[in-house]
Amino acid sequence: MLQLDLQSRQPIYEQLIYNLSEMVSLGIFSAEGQLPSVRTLARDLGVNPNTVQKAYQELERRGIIYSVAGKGSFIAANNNAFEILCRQNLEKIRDAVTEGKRTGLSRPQVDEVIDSVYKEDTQHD
Amino acid sequence: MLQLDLQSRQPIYEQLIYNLSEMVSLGIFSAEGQLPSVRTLARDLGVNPNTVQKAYQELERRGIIYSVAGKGSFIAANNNAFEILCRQNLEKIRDAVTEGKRTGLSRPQVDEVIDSVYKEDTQHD
Amino acid sequence: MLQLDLQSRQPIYEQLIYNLSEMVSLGIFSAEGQLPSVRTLARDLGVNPNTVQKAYQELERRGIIYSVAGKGSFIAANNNAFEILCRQNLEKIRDAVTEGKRTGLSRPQVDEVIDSVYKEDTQHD
Amino acid sequence: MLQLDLQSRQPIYEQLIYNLSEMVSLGIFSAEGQLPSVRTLARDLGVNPNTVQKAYQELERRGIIYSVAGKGSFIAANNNAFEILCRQNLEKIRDAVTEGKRTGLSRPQVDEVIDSVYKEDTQHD
DNA sequence: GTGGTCTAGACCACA
DNA sequence: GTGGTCTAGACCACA
Repeated sequence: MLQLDLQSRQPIYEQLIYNLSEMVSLGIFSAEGQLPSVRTLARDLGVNPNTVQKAYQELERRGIIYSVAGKGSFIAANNNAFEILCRQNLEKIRDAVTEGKRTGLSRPQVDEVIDSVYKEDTQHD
Repeated sequence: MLQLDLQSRQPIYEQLIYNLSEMVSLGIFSAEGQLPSVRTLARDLGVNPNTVQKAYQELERRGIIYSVAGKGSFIAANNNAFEILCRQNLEKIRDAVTEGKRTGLSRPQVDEVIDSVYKEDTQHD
Repeated sequence: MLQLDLQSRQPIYEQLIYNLSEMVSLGIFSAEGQLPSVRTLARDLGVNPNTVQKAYQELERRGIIYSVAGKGSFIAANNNAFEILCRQNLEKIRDAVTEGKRTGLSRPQVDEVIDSVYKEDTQHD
Repeated sequence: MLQLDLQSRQPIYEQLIYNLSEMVSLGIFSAEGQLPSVRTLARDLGVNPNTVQKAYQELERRGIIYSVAGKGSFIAANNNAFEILCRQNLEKIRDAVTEGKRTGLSRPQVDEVIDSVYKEDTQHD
């Protein structure tokens, strides 16, 4: 489920933050809203517990999960993982399009890309 | 003209590569197609000459500029800076939209962003 | 009455010690001076009996309560819960004010805070 | 200058965050606003570079300093270290006094403590 | 068992 | 030289 690219220039812990945010946002994770323990996830992914710990702590700082020493890590009740994700993605799209426009991309060229992405969507569903 | 963000996570030499590519693509630079010397540009930008050198070398590798020892660096005659830039930007947009779609963005939400970007464009021109 | 913050960085057993001390100090608890049993309190609070046990042991060490095997835990006759609490709190205030002064807080700024706290007090009584 | 209590329950990196904030707030540090490098400070304090790194990163997140890979760490131009510190300290005082009041401290008792702290102040200046 | 902190030490890209 | 990431492994308090 959780895929890491160890060769990526993006640090592992950032990949973890993003992937876990997405999973929370999509409603994945057990009924009690508990995440795998730091050590368990580290073992499963083949990375060091410190790396998972770093990701969990940032997710806690963002209010998406909370951790209780001695008990475990849990999904925060009123987390806004979904909203954050949407906002971030819209931002990314805006930046990419703004940059593209600035360097000469026409509106139809951009639309063509959007079309092709959402056409894929239809086929998959 | 050439703006660097010294505090950015993106390395300075990469910012240089991108900015210079863009300037070549947009037809900026003197009539003879000569770029500022490594030392001049480094001084003007307040960065290390090694950093500018690294950017020039990469631009030469991409066939966008060429350097003549003792004379300077020049824009390559049939460089494809514009094509590379367009391709890269379309790629970036596709990636951002694909990711956005995957995490729940609807087509109208995406279109709204595109609209707002190209509306700005119209006003500025 | 007894409020725990399960997500707090302060250990639950410390919160228990503090809260129970305060309740003893304020004269709360049944006429015979008996505390709820370890198991009862643990169940009511939804925490591990070991945690309550740890708190009771520390309170006994401080001479605030005493336990009789097979009978239960009771408030000590000449306990100094009130004095301990007062001393601790004055200490805390002194530390906070000393630190504040050291980093630039003026006397009027401090007084303003004190005023606001004791004004609340008046209104509530 | 920078004193750590290695036995304290407060983690080293938190002590570092607090102490460095205070030093920034008080205008300590060289004219160029550069902090000691992660490794230098770690060596001087006898702690691991990772621990200093963690403190620096949190200070960067708070907008008090910024770090540039390859160059060093610097005090942020419009940092609000002083304001943050004042707010935090007033908060601490308020909490302590509120708690004290709730458990029976009278206004005169509190004032006496404040007096004694600010009398010290006068003598020292 | 759990999360949290810390050390020792490595490697990386960058300036 | 600089900051940033990561591993391996230890120890802690707590539940």
